[in-house]
Amino acid sequence: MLPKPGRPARNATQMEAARDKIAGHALTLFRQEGFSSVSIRRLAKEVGCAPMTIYAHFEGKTDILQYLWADVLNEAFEKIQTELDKTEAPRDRLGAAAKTFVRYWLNNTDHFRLVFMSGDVSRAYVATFMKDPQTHQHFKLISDLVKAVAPDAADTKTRADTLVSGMIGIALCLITVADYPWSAADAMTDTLLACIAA
Amino acid sequence: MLPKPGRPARNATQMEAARDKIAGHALTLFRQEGFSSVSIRRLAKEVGCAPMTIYAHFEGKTDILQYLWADVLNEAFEKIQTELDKTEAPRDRLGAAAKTFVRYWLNNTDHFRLVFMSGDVSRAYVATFMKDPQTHQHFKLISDLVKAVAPDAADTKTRADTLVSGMIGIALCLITVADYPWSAADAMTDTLLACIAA
DNA sequence: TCATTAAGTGGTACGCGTTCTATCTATTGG
DNA sequence: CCAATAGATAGAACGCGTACCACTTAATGA
Repeated sequence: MLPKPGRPARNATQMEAARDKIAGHALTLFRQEGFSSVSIRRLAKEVGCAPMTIYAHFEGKTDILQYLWADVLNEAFEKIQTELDKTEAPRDRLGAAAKTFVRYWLNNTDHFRLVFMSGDVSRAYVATFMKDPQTHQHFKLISDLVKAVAPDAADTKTRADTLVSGMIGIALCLITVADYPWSAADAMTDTLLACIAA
Repeated sequence: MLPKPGRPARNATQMEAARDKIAGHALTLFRQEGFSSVSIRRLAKEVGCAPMTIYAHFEGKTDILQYLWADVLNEAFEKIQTELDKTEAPRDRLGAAAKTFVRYWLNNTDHFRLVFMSGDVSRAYVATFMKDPQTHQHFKLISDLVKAVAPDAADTKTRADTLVSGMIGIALCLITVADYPWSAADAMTDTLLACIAA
């Protein structure tokens, strides 16, 4: 009775392969033609399946887009690493990383929208995004930079979290509330850093 | 020749009246049934006009939603004022305001999405949002609280801007990247305040 | 009254996300 | 080969934002 008759369900490997294929094409489309080109119907055509098949692998469009988050973050942190390689002093390293991070979003507002503003984010997302080890690495990098500047502080995690969300907030405000005369991005980033590195 | 023949174009008053009517119904719908109920077709039915007529008064859906920003902000700052009325010490007042602000968004994620995550925010928005004097008042309130805590600082505006965008960033991260184990909202807000009030 | 001009209506159309149903196709145990 | 089961498909449907169109309805100066 345990081995039921009939076709067996997809195993985890097959599931992941199919999802990777779809998400991979989604990334290609996004890079080539921007955010708006990533539509279910279009994506299905590219990947060579029926639109509805995608819904067998993902819960919806937003669920697919989560798979692209890691790639966007990787790109941002590549730029950060490039800056870090030129810098020595802990405080300068933290400052360079922060400013590069903010500037990345301001220079790639499409990517920012993809990660932080894509549609229905009300429901709880399970660990597609954070299970990526590289993403953890990125967060750890920030945490390490913070720790290098304030080695004695007990609340390194809170500081790092505040820094990350603060930087994202600066980008968000500059992008969405564009008609308000915000202070310059670098100046706000510096002010933000002042508390993290105290 | 100057007074051309034919029906004259709507004057500014008429323009604004029509826009207010549409935006007013949009606000009602939004409050009663949430963000997703504010659709052009639905809105046109409520307001008693054809869907396309709305496009004669607004550039698109996002353009309408801007009109609701001020109302949402007013609601948030009402709550802040309630807290401020109970608090005396400048530093406590700033802290209460900041935490109330962040908590407001976390308790009203629909409102947060309405203001900061609604659709196409790539284009430059003209001064529908910021021309509201009450909104300016709100920003000034924050600025005043900052100044009360650090009266000698020359960069009050930068500090206030950083605080506002930082708080919004905290809310954004907690709302959108819900599966990451962020530090508690209050803890991050405190960390953020540490630099603003230094 | 009449030509002129702007405002608003109705319909059609495209592509979108998403859901549903009915129908194939593939893979298994018997 | 057969029955059973899961995967994938096509097709229709709903409501959405938005665009284009011909059309009607004001409101005006002459």
